[in-house]
Amino acid sequence: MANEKKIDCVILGLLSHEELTGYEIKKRMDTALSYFWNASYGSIYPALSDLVDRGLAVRRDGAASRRNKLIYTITEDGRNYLKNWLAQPASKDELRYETLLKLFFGAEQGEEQALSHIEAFEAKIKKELPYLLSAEQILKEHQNDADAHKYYLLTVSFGIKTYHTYLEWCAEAKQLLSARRG
Amino acid sequence: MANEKKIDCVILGLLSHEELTGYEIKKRMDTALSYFWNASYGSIYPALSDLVDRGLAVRRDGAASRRNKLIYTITEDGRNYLKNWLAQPASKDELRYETLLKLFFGAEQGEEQALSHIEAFEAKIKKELPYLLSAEQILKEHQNDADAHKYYLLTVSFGIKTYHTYLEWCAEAKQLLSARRG
DNA sequence: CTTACCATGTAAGGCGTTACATGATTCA
DNA sequence: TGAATCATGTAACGCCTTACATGGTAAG
Repeated sequence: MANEKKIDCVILGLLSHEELTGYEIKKRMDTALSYFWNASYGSIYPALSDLVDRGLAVRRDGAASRRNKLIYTITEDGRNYLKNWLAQPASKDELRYETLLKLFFGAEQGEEQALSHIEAFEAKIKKELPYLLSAEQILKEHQNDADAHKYYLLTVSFGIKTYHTYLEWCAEAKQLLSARRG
Repeated sequence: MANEKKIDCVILGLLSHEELTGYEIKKRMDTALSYFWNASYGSIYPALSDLVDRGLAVRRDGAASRRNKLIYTITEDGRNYLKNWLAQPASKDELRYETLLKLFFGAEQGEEQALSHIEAFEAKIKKELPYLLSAEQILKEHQNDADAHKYYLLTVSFGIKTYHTYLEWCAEAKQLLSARRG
């Protein structure tokens, strides 16, 4: 009761908006959720079967074509399960940045390498930021279409704000390291 | 060769500064590294034995007392292994915030609950921030004592900057949700 | 004398990824 | 006709946490 598996909750959360296939669930994760949550097919498909076994979702055949397509819908029990999980306080917010780890041990490697870790990090952020910005744009335009958009926007804003801060930090860090050289 | 286990690298990184016991390694993680990296005894102790088996660290008995105390020192092979890992680009920076996940599905729960998730997150950040600030203070005072301090300071600054941004976001998010009420 | 901290370790199990395996459909 | 994308699933394995199990030492 107390220890809901996160993967179940994420899937039910997505199904609470719309019925989806496993493939579509993966796509949602790779776009809307990827900033703060990820999952692979190897965890999604088994979780879906499990949700059906437990009566939290139902599976039906999307047999419009010969193509093998299974559509999942949340049940009332599923909705209750989700609501119960949402009512509990968030248990774990964790950040695991290998970049910071390598930087922490920078004395062992020297400034050149430390700089290149920062630059790689900066490049990655600069590459991802436009996706968040365009999501924000779209969400702001369709702000009143659905209540869910408001919450989606909140998480996107979180990402944009922190990414901007990351870039500021990169600039400062590079300066601090470069200043000591030569 | 390519896939170094992170736990090994973190331990070797800590041992590259000073010789330590498993218990002390855990303490370092819980303080200096906890913002971006964590590990439990259940992974630290087996990893230490493994490092010794592979000749990357040596264990000796800190037999000053009857107390059971094992001190680990990095070897030259260990240093090379660490350097090799540090030379490779960081492979994964990941953020997994359950708070954002619950917020994303906020439409299912309503504004009251969404607000309380934000408030809990805000409280947690406000509680942790002073530790980072005091670490920054100490590091700035001892800036020239050791080269390693500079890199430690860099990671602490990262934490402080992002935490400030989180708090800004909390204020905005609360406003956005509260404004719609009543 | 008891609480808190120092100190080490194991066993079971959870959670997840990667790689593999298969095949349909669509579009250029 | 070949590439990209849609679509589902399994098996092996990696990595880690939690809970357990044990005991020493210091300070009030």
